[in-house]
Amino acid sequence: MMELTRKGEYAIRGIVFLAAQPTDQICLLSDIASAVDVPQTFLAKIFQQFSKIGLVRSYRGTGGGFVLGRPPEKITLLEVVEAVEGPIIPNRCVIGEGICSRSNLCNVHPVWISVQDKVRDILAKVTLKDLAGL
Amino acid sequence: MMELTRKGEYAIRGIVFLAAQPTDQICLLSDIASAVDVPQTFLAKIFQQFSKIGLVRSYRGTGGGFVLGRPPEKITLLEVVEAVEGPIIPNRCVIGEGICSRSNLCNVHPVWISVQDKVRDILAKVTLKDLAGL
DNA sequence: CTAAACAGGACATAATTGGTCTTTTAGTGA
DNA sequence: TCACTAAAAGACCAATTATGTCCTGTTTAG
Repeated sequence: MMELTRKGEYAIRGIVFLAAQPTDQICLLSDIASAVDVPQTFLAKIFQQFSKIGLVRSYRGTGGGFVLGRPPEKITLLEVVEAVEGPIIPNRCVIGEGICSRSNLCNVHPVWISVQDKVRDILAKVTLKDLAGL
Repeated sequence: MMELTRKGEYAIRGIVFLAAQPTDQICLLSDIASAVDVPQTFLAKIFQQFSKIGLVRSYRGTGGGFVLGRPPEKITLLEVVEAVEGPIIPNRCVIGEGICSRSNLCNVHPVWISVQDKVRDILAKVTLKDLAGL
């Protein structure tokens, strides 16, 4: 339970590698993929998702590639994980009050809220700077 | 991410219902299933898993059914969830030291350990007594 | 014996995961 | 402008997992 998928694992490996490179050095997707041992086509999808929300910046054409969208200490593990795995939701009824039709009976509800908060809290406190060992 | 499956949700609903019944009252699976709105055949599988590890006790034959295996305050939400969903493991490399081949490079590792510990901690503090409103 | 009730395995179907492949778009340099 | 390079985007596909159903036991009370 609560397991990160491969996509999430690859995402972290990829962006941490990028964070560890010299600032503003444009990295080829192919280089990142082989460095962190992830299928390039799959990593491409992941970096597209990063790019859309600004976690990385992409450059096309010759000399193109990827750089980090912000300084490593401004990107949290929570952002990275949620970018590819979606929001951290331990149980559907955590989504909103109205959704859980048995919410008044449901004493489990606050427990999941608590889990969600705590996990988000832990992940939000870790930045790419920490992970890249900078 | 980190989402409980239906199986886990059903498991909780089912056993919480059982915990709310008068002590030592033998409950029919069919009654539990209809009360908590879960397909009976599916719930049967779940209760089999509970039975194997003693969370519930089953009686076969006429007049058979299920009772809680222990007093509700002695059964934690963690046990219930792990019984059907397996252990709480946010990332594969949390399983063991040797498994994560990049463990020396892997600064993410301690974060997952921390997540795992915290989640288990929260779930272990909630019992069926709390959930059943006893 | 018979009907009630759980046990356990085989099977079915749909969704999700984990990819690949192809085409398009954008930028570089000759 | 032309050729080349590299990411973007979307179609496609295989394997796995989730979510059940069904059928055949086996146990037990009466």
